[in-house]
Amino acid sequence: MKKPISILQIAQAAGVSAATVSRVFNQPEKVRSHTREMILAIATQRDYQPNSAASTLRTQRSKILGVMLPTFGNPVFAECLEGIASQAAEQGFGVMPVTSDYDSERETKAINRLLAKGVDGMILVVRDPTKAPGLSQLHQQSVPFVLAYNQHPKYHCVGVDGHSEVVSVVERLRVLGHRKIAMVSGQLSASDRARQRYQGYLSGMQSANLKPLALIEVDFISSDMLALATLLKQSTTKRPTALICSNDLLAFRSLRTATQCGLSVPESLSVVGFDGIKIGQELSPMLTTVIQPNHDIGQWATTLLIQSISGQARSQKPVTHNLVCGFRLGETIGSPPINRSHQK
Amino acid sequence: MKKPISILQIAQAAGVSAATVSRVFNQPEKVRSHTREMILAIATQRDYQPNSAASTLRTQRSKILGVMLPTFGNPVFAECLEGIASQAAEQGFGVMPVTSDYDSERETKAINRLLAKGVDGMILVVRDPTKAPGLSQLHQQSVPFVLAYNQHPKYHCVGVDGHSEVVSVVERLRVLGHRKIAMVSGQLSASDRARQRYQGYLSGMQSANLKPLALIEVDFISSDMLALATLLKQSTTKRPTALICSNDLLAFRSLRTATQCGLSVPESLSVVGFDGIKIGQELSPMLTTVIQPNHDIGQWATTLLIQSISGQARSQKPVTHNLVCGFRLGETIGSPPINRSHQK
DNA sequence: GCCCAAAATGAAATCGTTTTCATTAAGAGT
DNA sequence: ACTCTTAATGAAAACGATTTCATTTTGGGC
Repeated sequence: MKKPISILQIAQAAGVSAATVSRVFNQPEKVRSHTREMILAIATQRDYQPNSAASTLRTQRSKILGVMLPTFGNPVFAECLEGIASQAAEQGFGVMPVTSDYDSERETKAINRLLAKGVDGMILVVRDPTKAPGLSQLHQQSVPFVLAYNQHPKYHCVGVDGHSEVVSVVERLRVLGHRKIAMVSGQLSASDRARQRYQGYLSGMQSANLKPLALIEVDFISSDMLALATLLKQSTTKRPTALICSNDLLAFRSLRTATQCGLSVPESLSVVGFDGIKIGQELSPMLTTVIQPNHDIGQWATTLLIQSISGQARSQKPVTHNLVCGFRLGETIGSPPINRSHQK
Repeated sequence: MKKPISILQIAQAAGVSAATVSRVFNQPEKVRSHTREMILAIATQRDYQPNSAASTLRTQRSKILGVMLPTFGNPVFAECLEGIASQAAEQGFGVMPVTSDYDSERETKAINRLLAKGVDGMILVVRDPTKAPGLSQLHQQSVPFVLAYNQHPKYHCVGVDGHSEVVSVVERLRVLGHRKIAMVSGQLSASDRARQRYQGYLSGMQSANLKPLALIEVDFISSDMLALATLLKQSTTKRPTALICSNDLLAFRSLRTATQCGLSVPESLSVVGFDGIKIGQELSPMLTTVIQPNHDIGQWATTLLIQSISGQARSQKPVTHNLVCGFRLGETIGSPPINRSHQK
């Protein structure tokens, strides 16, 4: 690692003081255009880069945003991170991401690691914003942060309204003729998003005048789809004709389970996902799903965070930003099968 | 952002000098256990965190690794990033990732952004290591870096031997009875990985005494699978009975194209992917594919990089580390269909 | 109790910027 | 040409740790 050039050398070469060189980069309007261009020329010629550590030390701003996500493996978060990174770069910030793997303890540690690295603020996706001890700690130390995909009245949030999105999915299915619509979800205790979507299912069923079926809760980490399989093996009259899955990964697993149970999709069973991960549209049948604007969520969260850092936030009050979802009318939903026993 | 405590306050509170406090954190063996514990107690009690900017400025080490990937959206790189991040965290490093979107120009810019942020070294996945101008620049400035998934004799590399992996895929297909095996790839010019895999295909076909078929090159960005579709619509005698896809995403698209052409997999057509992304095993049919150890690639690259940074590298000579791949015997390959015209 | 080598500690310089405050230069008005 | 206001510049003090070198302590051996 060769030692780079310092501001003094530039100053010397230009016959000015370090202060002036500094101003050229930070408040260019404060230095006469003539000298400015000359300094700039010298700086580019010797490709001078201001030392970020020194700058950080002096200004107490690292221009680095911490990001904590459950995992990069889920395309939802990967896309979100891409939105964050691009928006951050746009504004001269770097991004330092860490993963929590959906584990509360690791969340706390991860937050501390970010803090130790001196980030200016952070974007977080937590397991449960009401329980995460890290959040109130951040709040007390008045470290700016924004929650993504989470909901909490006291903190800045960017996400989607999972509740109403699921309500309209129920409505779509009802219009197709479905009556027995079930929901498949990971453990509700594991995420407030899952709870929100489930609530949406309940409301949706209620306002459609349908009786909600028991939640099919599967262990998200292991691929245990047993509960679903046994349900699907029941007779046509008893099993649901449509499944709303709390996320796309579950939807894929449900599709596979259905196939293994000998049910064809969408003829015998309709399946809807939630997330809209890209790969879903490359498959056959193409997954029908609610498309979350992950990239935009990342961008918004970043913008909000940077505002919050630079104190430009109009209000000190927490802002909640719910972006609208899209809908991919794939190939996994259709009219419910005609009930043979009923037909007889 | 409340102002955190400094080393002096700790020193003062403990009745020692700043130097001693510093030593407690950096060379604990150099301070008497009695004072050390007392200082440690005070430090934890007031939860003191050494200011990283100051430390970086003094030591000229940021303990941050830059990472440049084509995109986070491809699970291959997302998994790799996870490996990098976990290994880095393990050793007290942070990670700063950026994406290049497979664009040479953006690669150069991204590298410069990382440099400006003062990373200690970087892990890179580039489009073409022989052409990337950024690499020689890094080399000249003697910034430590490691290439991942790329191959280059003069630089540190961590990846897989795509060539021999594809050779054995060909062999597997041959054993199943396939003779007409084709390769589907993105533009060869776009990545040395694709070229390596294609070379593997050619060698594999040659040593299996089979005539290689023309490469089916599709535009990776747009979903244009037209070339493949026309090919598959030909008569059984003319079309290939097996496809080796240069990556899993292409394999998914190929599967869909096959379905749309009315071919069932694996009865009428076998398909093999390359990458082993997780979602492939959740689908029906489960994708048969070569599994790259993405997580390990990330970990190795990180370890190598950190060694290189701390000058512990035994040799200055570039190291190339090819990890072995796994194989997922999914549900997309089988014996080739019996040629009806031949049967007659 | 005393001496001495070794271990523990401290004082002060340093890393490279930014920024305040004082100073000097530049224009504008008469 | 001469103020006077305003703009441009510079000198020097932070920012908070690390590290060298000098200094003080410690403790073992006699």
